[in-house]
Amino acid sequence: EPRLQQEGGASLCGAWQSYGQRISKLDLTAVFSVFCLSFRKLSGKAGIDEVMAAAVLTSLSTSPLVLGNPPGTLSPEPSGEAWKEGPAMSSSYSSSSNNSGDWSWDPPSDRSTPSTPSPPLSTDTEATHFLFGDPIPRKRKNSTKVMFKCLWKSCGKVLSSSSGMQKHIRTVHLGRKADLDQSDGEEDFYYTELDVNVDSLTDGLSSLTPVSPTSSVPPAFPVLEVQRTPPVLVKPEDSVESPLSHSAPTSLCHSLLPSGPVRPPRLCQAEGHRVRSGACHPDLGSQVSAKPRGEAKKCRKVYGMENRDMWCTACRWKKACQRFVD
DNA sequence: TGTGCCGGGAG
DNA sequence: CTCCCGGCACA
Repeated sequence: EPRLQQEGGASLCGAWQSYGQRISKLDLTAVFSVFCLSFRKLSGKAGIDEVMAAAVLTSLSTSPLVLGNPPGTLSPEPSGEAWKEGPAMSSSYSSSSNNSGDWSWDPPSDRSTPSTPSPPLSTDTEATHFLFGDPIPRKRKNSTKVMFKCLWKSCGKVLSSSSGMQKHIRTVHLGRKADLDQSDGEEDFYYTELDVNVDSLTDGLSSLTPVSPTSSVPPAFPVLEVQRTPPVLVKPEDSVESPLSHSAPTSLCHSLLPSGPVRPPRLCQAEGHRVRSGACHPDLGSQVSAKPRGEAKKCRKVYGMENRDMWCTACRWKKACQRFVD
């Protein structure tokens, strides 16, 4: 049903935007909002586009945070390779590599220069609108009203507009002047979007509603609260946070193309991870005794395959070399 | 893609 | 035991 999907799309837009509104110009949520727009166009048509949209939806909905169970009604099948690695990814997922180059979008290398919108987004006016202030000016189909709830610890203020919420956060929590120009582009606005009508709660997609505020959205909060940072901008990844919290939704683990093929967001393993350093798992201290495998040349390399009889027996048996120990 | 070697199997 | 190899981690 196209209509259902469209609503699902809207709901997903909301879901993603609520992942802690990090208003940074290159933020992924912003990118996603662009995607939402194109998705809406897509889902307006019939046939393959709908299937595409369904697949896309499914991909998005299986984002690590959002959900426990992907909606079974939307089959991921058409996009084929997107979920090839589905079952396996739960046990071992090396987060650092993109296995098929074409879709990874450039990491925000120029976060420090927020003055100009980045090229891929520059044409979409609505996207820029989102970037600089109002996350959801778009009209919603049904009768749900959108409210914005502040996620700062022990605040929970609910306002009806995102700009109001941003102002609230800026003044109350960040200690800024209300009328000051906000455009240093690196503020962290943690608030969530609430759909105040139960309308959409009944359909399955409601399970996609983001995560309870306390669980994951503002990972760096306690820190911010404690060290009482002055108006200096503190990005979550800059602060001293627990390693696990690094798998937070807005960290570098997701990526989406604004207009290209949509892949499932990259996952960060929160559990069952292998002990390997990766983008999402800094290093769990020093309890991991990762043996780096010393760089000494062993029999095989020294004598070569052709002189195998010169190898030490261990090397011949493919065991740890005894002649050239580390 | 090559190297080092663990785990396990055959005899 | 000795001898060998599949397969994985890593560079």
